[in-house]
Amino acid sequence: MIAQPDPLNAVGEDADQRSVTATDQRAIPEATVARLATYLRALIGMGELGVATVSSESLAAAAGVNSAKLRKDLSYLGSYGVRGVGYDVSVLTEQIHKTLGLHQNRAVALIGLGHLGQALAGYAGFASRGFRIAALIDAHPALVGTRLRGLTVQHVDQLDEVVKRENIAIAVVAVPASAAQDVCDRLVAAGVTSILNFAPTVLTVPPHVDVRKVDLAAELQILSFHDNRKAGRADCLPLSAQQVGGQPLSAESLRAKPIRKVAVVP
Amino acid sequence: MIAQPDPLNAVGEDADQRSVTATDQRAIPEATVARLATYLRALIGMGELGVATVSSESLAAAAGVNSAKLRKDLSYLGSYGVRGVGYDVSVLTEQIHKTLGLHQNRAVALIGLGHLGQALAGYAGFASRGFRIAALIDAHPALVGTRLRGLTVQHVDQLDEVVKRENIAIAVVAVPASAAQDVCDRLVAAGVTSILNFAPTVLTVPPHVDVRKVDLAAELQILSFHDNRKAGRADCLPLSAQQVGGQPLSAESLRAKPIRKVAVVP
DNA sequence: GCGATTTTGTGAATGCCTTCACAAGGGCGT
DNA sequence: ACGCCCTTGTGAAGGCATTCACAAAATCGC
Repeated sequence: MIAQPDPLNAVGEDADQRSVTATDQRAIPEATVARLATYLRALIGMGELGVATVSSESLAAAAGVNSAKLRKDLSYLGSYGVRGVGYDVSVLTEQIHKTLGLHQNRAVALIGLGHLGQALAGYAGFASRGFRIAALIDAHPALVGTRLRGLTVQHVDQLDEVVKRENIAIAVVAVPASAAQDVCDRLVAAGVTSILNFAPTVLTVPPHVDVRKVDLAAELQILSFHDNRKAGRADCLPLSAQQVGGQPLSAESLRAKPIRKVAVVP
Repeated sequence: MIAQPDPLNAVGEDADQRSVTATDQRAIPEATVARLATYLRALIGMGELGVATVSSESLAAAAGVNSAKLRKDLSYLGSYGVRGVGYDVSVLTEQIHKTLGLHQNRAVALIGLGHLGQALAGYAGFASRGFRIAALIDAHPALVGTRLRGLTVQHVDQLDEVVKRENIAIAVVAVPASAAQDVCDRLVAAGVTSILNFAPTVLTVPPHVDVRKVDLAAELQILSFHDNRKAGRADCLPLSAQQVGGQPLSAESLRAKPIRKVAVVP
């Protein structure tokens, strides 16, 4: 298994208001938070199997990490283990659940009901893991008004209204790349503070909004890189001074076709 | 935007054969590889817009990273910039393309054609970014034999044969969690060396195989955590000594219901 | 009771990644 | 031809994250 540190779009500019929280019982590192979800899933599985207590060794194996890391991760939540015994599955499950803020069954909006959007709408994993899809939104007239999974598809123009009515803080964006920034802006304007983006584009948001990106093609490309290396191919050598493009790369061409900067909203 | 270091299933056990490659022109860090895909997309977009040259500053903005990081990342590929000018878009595009091993239009197998699998099958981003879906595989009798996107769906029993015939090194697993490990084992046996896993489960593979995981619910849970913190809720306090489960957590209960370890194939 | 055994929780060490800051390089105007 | 200005490429510093290794805690057997 590969390392997967995945800073696909890691901006890292603002991981600092970490210490100004109500419950500041030692700030939890980003890397740990990302793994808590995995631990939670493993714990729930064990709970269903009737396992009452689990050692860091077993849980780590189930989650695919090493046990020292797991113990350190859990230590950020407090001391929930018993030395010589292990962790109580139900207590730990509950604690991670709370830490992740899942005890309030959060309402989520799903924007974009193309193939991927429809697949996400039907994904049972959301419901079973603490999230309730509370709104389906699309721009396509043929879709608006149809019912899907017990919800009526709303037009994107009603986004603001729907988000406020349902008190939605988290949105999933599954629209084409060309529409993503616009949808994102509307979401932010409506008060959404967390966005999961499936569109292959970089979203620009104000600092109080979190964006996580899932880029399917990028994941494959990362695998491709490692596969390539494993195969030991020698055809990815540097080009040296060998001319590839047309004209010989001068600052003149830079002025002629000015670089279009992607807007960075502050 | 949030940091997203995403070690969802980071094992990190085996990120070491990094230096034993044919083209060992300075090993490229994992974190850099993960960003190259983003740079590539931005570059392709610029190329289509007719931009010929781009500075690290502009490209960094388009990719959502800071410019020092971008320059350091690109420096691992070699020296493709011109001081005082910037990078030639087409040269750099080509170089990243090669580095990621995308010049050979890799064949990919897609296993599992439920909602998500069908969405992935139709995802244009794969084709346009260097991958060709060469096989569709499912276990459901009603699906096997049907045609989808120009391909006939094969039964999972033919997996080995198909993978070998099409010379497939990369597979996308979109089957239910309960079937994922079995499918994974078959893929590995057939010679697949890279797996992109959408099933919410930890896959155990031999060391020469890379697995990357996309866990949709986990992504939402991470967002939920941050959202929770932003909201400053105080209801995720530690439990202290407060009893939650049934009996008072003794080693006796551990022996009574022995912990089921998840098999770790070496 | 008490020592053997198990397993947690955590300081310390190590390594990776990011960020800073600036020297070196290259074109451009005059 | 020369000096100015811009931008790259990269040592060095700093910050996180992972791993190590062990003391502390708790149970169990006798």
